[in-house]
Amino acid sequence: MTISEENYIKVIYHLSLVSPKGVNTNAIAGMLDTKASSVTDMMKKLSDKDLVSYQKYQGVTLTDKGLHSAKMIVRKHRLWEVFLVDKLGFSWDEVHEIAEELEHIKSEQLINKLDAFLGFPVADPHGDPIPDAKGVIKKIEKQLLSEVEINASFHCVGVKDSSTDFLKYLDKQKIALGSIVKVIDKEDFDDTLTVEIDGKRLTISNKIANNLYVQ
Amino acid sequence: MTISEENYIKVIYHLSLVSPKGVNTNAIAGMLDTKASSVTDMMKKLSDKDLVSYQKYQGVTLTDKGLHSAKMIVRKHRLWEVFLVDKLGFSWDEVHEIAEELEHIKSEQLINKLDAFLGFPVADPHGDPIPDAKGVIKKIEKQLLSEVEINASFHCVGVKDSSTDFLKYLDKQKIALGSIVKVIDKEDFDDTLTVEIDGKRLTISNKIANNLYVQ
DNA sequence: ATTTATTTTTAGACAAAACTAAAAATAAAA
DNA sequence: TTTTATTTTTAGTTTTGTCTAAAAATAAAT
Repeated sequence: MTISEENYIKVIYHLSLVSPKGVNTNAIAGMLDTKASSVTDMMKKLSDKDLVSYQKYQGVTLTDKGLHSAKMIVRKHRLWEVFLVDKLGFSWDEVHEIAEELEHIKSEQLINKLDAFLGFPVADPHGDPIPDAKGVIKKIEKQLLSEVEINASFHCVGVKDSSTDFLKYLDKQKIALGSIVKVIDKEDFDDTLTVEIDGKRLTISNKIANNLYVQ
Repeated sequence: MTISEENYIKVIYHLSLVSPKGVNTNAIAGMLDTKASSVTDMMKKLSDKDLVSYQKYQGVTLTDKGLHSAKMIVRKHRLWEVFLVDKLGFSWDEVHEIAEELEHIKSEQLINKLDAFLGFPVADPHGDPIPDAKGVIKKIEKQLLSEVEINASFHCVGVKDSSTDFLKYLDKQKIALGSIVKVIDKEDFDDTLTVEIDGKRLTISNKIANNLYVQ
């Protein structure tokens, strides 16, 4: 599998989670910053390799083989992110790009040894689950902070949006995975929340609350 | 710089150490397992990018820019090898191939953080020196075991040949970097050595002694 | 149920990095 | 110093992954 093929498989995997009936050409092109015609070409190749099932104009889905490949790529990406943050001291907004490269390193032995070295983590620095060596993904129970009842306490377990801007905002507000969040009040008009995070009172917009997972 | 370009630069660097006046096309082709014509094509490209100085039929040398790039690739390769052995528990005969991939990961910040994480090692698992962030290579004093006086003690600091076969032989004989080697006797006829390694008496062919560095 | 708009696919072209086969330059040998 | 052998380069293809522009299929709107 080439790097390009792996990138397509990965993108189809992520899009499948939202549209499991079939991923359309334009969506893939958008994610990969390429043209629809290039996607069509690649779908033929991936179909020949039995990684996707594809019929003209009908969108694509991953085959079992494709799904497994996708999970292994995601596994590598997320394990490398853990390594970068936990061992090398990168911050969580810096690791995605580097992991995009590292995820294409081939050795299976490498990734399993890395997994062990990191202590078999179940989630990456953004709270996303890490598939195990067999591709099994342990589901992480979580709710959006925007959908949680008032006056209860949770801890922060992940982010939905992992853009640099959002992560830097969280850093600025000293919100990290593991932080204790208590919802004090919710404004009816615009759903702005008043919360207490690690003891500190804070006002949070609905957009923020809608991108923060708690448990 | 593409992966292919980096591989050419690296090979030219290694060949330059042996033939500093200019590296010939066929030698490069041999190392990269490609054809001379492909090498010629690439030399033009690298020359346009001011990474090598190249004139038809006269061989190539690295420019300052090319030399620096080469050292950075070697730096990455060797630091990743240290990581694989020291942190992930690979044996020294398993790491070359994986490091061949890892050496092409782009981030400079990554490699400097990795360097710090590993404690700024000066040599890789085979005893080869690791260029620092500026490209400076600390020369490691060493002699071949085959060229050393009798009845003196040394410690093993590196291998000249790092092929799997040789490394596995060393493992079998329990010879590792750091082992204490004392030359007891040398056979005049075929230069076979009788040595004591970490206290154990051993007979070693000239070929072996000729690929083991001591200090 | 047509027409219009959007999406997707085809067809043909291009750049990168490789190849083969033939030509040219250099080196070695007679 | 010619001749022969070797090395290197050129010229022309191939493959991979991309592109543009045009055609075809599907979806949306009148």
